[in-house]
Amino acid sequence: MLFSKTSAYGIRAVLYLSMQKGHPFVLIREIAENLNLSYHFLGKIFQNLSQGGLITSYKGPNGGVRLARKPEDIFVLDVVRVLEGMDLFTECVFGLDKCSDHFPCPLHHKWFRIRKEISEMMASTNFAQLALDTNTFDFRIKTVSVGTPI
Amino acid sequence: MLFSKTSAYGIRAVLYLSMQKGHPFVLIREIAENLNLSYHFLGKIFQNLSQGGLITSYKGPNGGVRLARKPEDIFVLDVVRVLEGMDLFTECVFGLDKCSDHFPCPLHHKWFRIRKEISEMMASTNFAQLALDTNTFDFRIKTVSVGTPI
DNA sequence: AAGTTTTAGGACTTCATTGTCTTAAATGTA
DNA sequence: TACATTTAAGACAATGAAGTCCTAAAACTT
Repeated sequence: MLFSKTSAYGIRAVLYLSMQKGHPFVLIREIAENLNLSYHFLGKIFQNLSQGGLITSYKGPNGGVRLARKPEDIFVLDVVRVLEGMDLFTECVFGLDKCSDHFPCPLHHKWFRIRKEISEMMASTNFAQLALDTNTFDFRIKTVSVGTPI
Repeated sequence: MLFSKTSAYGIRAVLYLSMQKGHPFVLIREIAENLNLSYHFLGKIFQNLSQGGLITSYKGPNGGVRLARKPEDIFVLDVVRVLEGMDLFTECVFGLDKCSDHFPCPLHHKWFRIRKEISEMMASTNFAQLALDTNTFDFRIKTVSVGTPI
């Protein structure tokens, strides 16, 4: 899996917020239930997203979290940067400190090309686009029955 | 880092064997020292490479490990397949079981394209090529002094 | 002011990966 | 046969990521 769980959950959560009509504060508990994630763990992720300036939070009744800006202006890369930093995009495939453009390891150039595509993909994909592609997709892991009980 | 440490070490070790003249049995201890890796951990990795048919091992004096076939016929993907399986190349970016070509998550298609490039890169890079690019690169993490002591 | 709701923050647990250690098995040598 | 050398294999320990829990702080309600 390309992302850490933290990033995967964070992206899914930001996507959830991106799909709200208007931009109301949404309960972290609601998001956790709908995405079938641990409430406490997601709370921690939102702490970081909030410190990173991607979402705004509000305590107390009618509080919750919401996007700090429009979905069009938040990119997948923003979430990844806040939640795991940019090491993923600068580190050697082998994890070697001394590998660099100037002194490349044997996979350096090939990996550089692919890594660039990954970061360009993330930098060019905003949450408004993602939200469009999400309408047909149920992000919950456990599928819930929606039929009328007999 | 794209690879797990296990895969990174495995690739470096196979590369080390690929750079030998002839195809002698080489001590795991020697490889571990030259690549600055844990001997025991590398031993375990070689167990798997051996079970996976990529290298041949021989016990006792003058024993060690060597490639099971020519470097030209071993590809990076072979090592990764043996050491971590192919999950990396089939799994959803978000880790969602139900995501599939037929029922794609919102990043499915973009990630599919990149994942394909990664696997094609690994499937087309053999260890003879890598060895050529390694002649100028010192794979040891700690650099050792090679000057004549005064 | 007292109590409720909600996020914030820190301490703690669990789990998978990474790394270490010890013993067993295979092979060679004297 | 006894002993040395080397990989094989399994048990164990350390680390870091993932996940849980509890208390504090902020905001609202009465």
